[in-house]
Amino acid sequence: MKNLELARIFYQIAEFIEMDEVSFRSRAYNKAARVLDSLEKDVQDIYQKGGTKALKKIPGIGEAIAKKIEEFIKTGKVKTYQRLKKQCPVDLETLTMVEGLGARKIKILYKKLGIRNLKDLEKEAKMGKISELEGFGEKSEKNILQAIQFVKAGQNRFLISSILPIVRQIINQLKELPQVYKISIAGSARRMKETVGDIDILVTSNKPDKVIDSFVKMFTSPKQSEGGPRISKVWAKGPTKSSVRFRAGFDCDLRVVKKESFGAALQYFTGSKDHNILIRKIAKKKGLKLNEYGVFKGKKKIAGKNEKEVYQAIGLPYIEPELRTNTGEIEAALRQAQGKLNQLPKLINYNDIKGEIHCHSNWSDGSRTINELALSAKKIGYQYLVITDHTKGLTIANGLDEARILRQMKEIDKVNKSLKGIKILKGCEANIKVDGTIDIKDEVLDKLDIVLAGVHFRLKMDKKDMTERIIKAIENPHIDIIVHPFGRLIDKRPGYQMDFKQVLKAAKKNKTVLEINAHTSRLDLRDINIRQAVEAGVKLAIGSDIHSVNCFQMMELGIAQTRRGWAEKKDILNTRTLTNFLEFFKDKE
DNA sequence: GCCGTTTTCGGCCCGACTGTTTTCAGTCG
Repeated sequence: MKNLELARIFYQIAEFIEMDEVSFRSRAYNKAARVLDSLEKDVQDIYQKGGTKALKKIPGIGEAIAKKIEEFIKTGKVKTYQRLKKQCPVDLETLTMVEGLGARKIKILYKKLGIRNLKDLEKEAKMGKISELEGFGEKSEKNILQAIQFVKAGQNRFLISSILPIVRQIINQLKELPQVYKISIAGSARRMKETVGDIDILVTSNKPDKVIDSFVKMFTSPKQSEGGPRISKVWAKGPTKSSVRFRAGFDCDLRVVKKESFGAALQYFTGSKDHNILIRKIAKKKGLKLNEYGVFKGKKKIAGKNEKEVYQAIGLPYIEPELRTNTGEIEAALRQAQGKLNQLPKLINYNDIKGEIHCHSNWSDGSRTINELALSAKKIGYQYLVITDHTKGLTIANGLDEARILRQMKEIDKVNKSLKGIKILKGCEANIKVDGTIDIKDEVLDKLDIVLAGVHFRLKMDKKDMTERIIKAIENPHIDIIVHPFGRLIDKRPGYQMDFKQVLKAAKKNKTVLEINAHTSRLDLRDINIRQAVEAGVKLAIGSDIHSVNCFQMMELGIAQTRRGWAEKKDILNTRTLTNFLEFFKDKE
């Protein structure tokens, strides 16, 4: 997949252009880079199937950039990029990460001081050379030195699961302020992206400066309890906006607006960038102006109080935050506005889940007893919980063999008798062996209510073999659900090679369900795959891959992922009541 | 450089904050 390599090159070309001119050329390269960054199809495939003509069909890619993509695929190089790099041989990717440094300043630093990378930058700043330059000063130099430390500390994206609890803490504390009226999280965290770079918080108040002041004081105060969120650096602090870094390593923007602008501001700060650009274009075409304060007709404000009103004012139905990625949701909204029904999905809700389908007890590698897990599930309000311990092929997880599965079934019967208000279902998470067969005998699988199966070893197979392996499991009448279908780990492991279209075909034909694994490090299926599955008519189920009682809360992430995949309640099996859930699998065998 | 229900030219989303300068460029989101 050459998409990301090309995206990196185009991002840098954009910066190089920016050094010399305020131009729309650099914007075009940025746009192309962003598009490639999130393009699900392999750009090389597209090229090989349809040449530059096909490339030009990708939004944001025209004649010139298509040629450069072609050049890269053919020669592994982009001459324009190499020429620019030669003229100004700096490590743009790292230097632009330094807060406050952009293309222009980086060029000055290179021309005047020969700074090429972070090391040079730190050296010159420490010697006081930077403050002597025109356009820089004492403060810039000090800020650069601090910013370098943050870049060195690395990490600029965080798992949504690790960020959300902290953000909720921050929001709860801000709510205590008497000047705060409304408050909401915005940005990619509101869209529930798998990973987020920074956090946006939006507040309404009549005394914005007071709120900003209190915010900064509140979280830098030594009184702020040990372990709670603490601000480690204030990047900016104005009358309505402040930008800070928390000790946990992420940046946070707080923005205060008047309540009549809350909707417009929330819409704006929720993004995504591409979604907003298109929305504003639509507004403009209608002779309106959309900014974070409202929708304006001339000087007259016609909307802004809430998001619904903002979308309405430009002629669109409300679009859920998780959908705002400019991947077809605006086109769907436009069609819906023209009277076509059900163009935007009616997304599954966060309270639609009726049971947990993926749960490990202390019989294998979980830490809790079946009874403890059942009590937790009941407390959430679930109607059922499927116990799905690992099986013998996974010795490292103390997997169960046939005899232990049978013993565990008896134990579950016992717990079921002692508990009211929740039903424990018997299951397992079996292993799909290299040849696609299962590591537990059919006659035992037959006795279980729900059988999950997944690939847990030999993850690196070629595409054809892995596809066959998984399809064989899908065709196995004893298998109900394929878990973590791609085996990916967020930002760590890309997931195995397989022909997902074939897999979907087989799943549909055999009525086999695919899991959306909600585990914080997995989130597998990905949103684009969920969308493909929904379109193919394949049923899905969200599983939290529970290993302890505090894992139940991961379901929220799974639902978010599911929403980003355009799935509705009807697509997700564990939104069904116990009876309907079991009914689905009955006629499978 | 891209794009087109103003289609081959002339637009391109829009505003806050900072630092260094005295009216604004650069950066960021």
